[in-house]
Amino acid sequence: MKEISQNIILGDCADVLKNLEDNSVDLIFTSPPYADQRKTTYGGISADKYVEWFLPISNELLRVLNPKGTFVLNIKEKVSNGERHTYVMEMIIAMRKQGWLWTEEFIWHKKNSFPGKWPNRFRDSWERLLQFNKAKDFNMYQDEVRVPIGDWAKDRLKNLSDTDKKRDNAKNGSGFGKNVSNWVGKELVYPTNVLHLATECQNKNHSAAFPNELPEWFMKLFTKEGDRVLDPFAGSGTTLFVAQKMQRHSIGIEILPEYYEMILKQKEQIQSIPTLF
Amino acid sequence: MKEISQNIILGDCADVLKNLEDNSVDLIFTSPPYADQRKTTYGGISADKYVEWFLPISNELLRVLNPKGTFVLNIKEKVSNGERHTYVMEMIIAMRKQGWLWTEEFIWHKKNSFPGKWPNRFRDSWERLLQFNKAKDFNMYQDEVRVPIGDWAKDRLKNLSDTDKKRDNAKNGSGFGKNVSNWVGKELVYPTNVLHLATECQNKNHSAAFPNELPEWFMKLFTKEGDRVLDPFAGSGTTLFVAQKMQRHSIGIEILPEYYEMILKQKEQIQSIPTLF
DNA sequence: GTTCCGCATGAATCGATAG
DNA sequence: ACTATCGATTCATGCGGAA
Repeated sequence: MKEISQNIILGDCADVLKNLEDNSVDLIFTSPPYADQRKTTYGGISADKYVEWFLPISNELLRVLNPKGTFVLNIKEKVSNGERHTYVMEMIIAMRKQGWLWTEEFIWHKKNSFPGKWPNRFRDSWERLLQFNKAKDFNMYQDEVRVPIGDWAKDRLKNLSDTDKKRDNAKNGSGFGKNVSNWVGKELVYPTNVLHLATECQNKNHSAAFPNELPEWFMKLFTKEGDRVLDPFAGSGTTLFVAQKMQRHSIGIEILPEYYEMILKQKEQIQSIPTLF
Repeated sequence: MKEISQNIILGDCADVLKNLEDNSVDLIFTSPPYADQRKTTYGGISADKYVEWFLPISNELLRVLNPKGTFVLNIKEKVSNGERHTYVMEMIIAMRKQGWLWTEEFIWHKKNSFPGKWPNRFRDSWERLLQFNKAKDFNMYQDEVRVPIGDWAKDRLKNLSDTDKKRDNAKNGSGFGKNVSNWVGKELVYPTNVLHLATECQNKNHSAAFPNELPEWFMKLFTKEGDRVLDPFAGSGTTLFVAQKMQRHSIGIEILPEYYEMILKQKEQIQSIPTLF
């Protein structure tokens, strides 16, 4: 088994990031503290000052990211005064001015979203996963996240209709054999930019937890084994433990001692189980 | 049967809207031409000038909307130079400065998104449904869109995608109602802000940008019978015909004579079938 | 009447080629 | 260098007709 490093650093990422080398990270996956949320834990960045607070950090992230790397930001604006706040929109615009490319926005559909009822809105069951890059030719390993084809195929492609073969061939001409083989026994297809995952929060102490599947999916998609993953708002450490499991080096930064200790503790527990290594 | 008015006006909504009275509309549901799309039909508004083009229109919409009414805008930014363009973000920010409240963003998950494969992105299978209001105490009839327990869209979609069932019902125009009867006995719950619907591919002659279910859902949610619905970019007229079916008055504006004529023609056809009224 | 199969095609996007 | 056009890619669905 290869040696996979896992660094956990206590401190404010705005400071800590300055110690990291340029272009040294292949994927940044993080879920920063939401505005006005988690006041008891992170001290609650106010919605109106969110962009101002985040930009110096994103600037450092831009520096430490490998030119072929990707930054995935899990975020959702809160409701403020009956409206969705615009700080996420403003952040995207401001980050582009910093030099980031806003490549894509994935949707995380939370199947079991937070319960509740309000007179003027329904339950919020989705979050944004904003993909930023430094350059247009970033690494993307699409085959690693293919999914089973939809149920429609079972009925429709039962006897593999010759139609699709013909249509593919008509436009192509040269690649006869290949196109046919694409469809014969096809069971895996590429996913879309909508992810359906349940919110299964293992660490109930941490309010902003996301399921393991979320960082796992993006690590498969944007990194390979031995790459380096960074989470500047490590929280309960989900990103780091997923990285470990997937043989990616990881760096986590966490400002709160409680969470920092919690991550260290869980790390020890995992290491004490030999089968996990 | 009550008398339901349906006005279809040929012209540029930037002009035509000026003839409408203040506060005279209860719901605006529309899907404006997307940037650089449909160049052959619409003029093809460029992405960089989209906001500038839209703001005078949204300003008129603000004027004609009832203070308790809602404006639902179906839109999605295109990829430009390998990035998602920011005009939608900019539009939201600019519309708030006009006086709009950005109350919510619903997600329309399009199950059958456009096919294709690219080295740097997956297929885009969602669109935004931006909810804007004039005031915080807008009308919302949440009970009208309650759905059986579980993922409402899944159940609903299952029924809808059963083509044969639907086809039988489609002839009398009440296909949806019959499916609902299957749900009797199940417990009803409120939906979330994620909608799962497939795009109806074809109406033989022309394609509709969105399925009937989309305006139908928002009409149920934000209007009652006898209310007035406006679609300033009527296109193939989906919003108008749904309004008619649901006993809402409607006003449609369409700039292209071809579409205008098409709507008039379809209107006649519908009126010639007595069972639909 | 059901169920099954053939066929068409969609608010797309990239990269190469041409002016 | 910068812009316009064109071919290639690919999944889910509706409709029509056949078994």
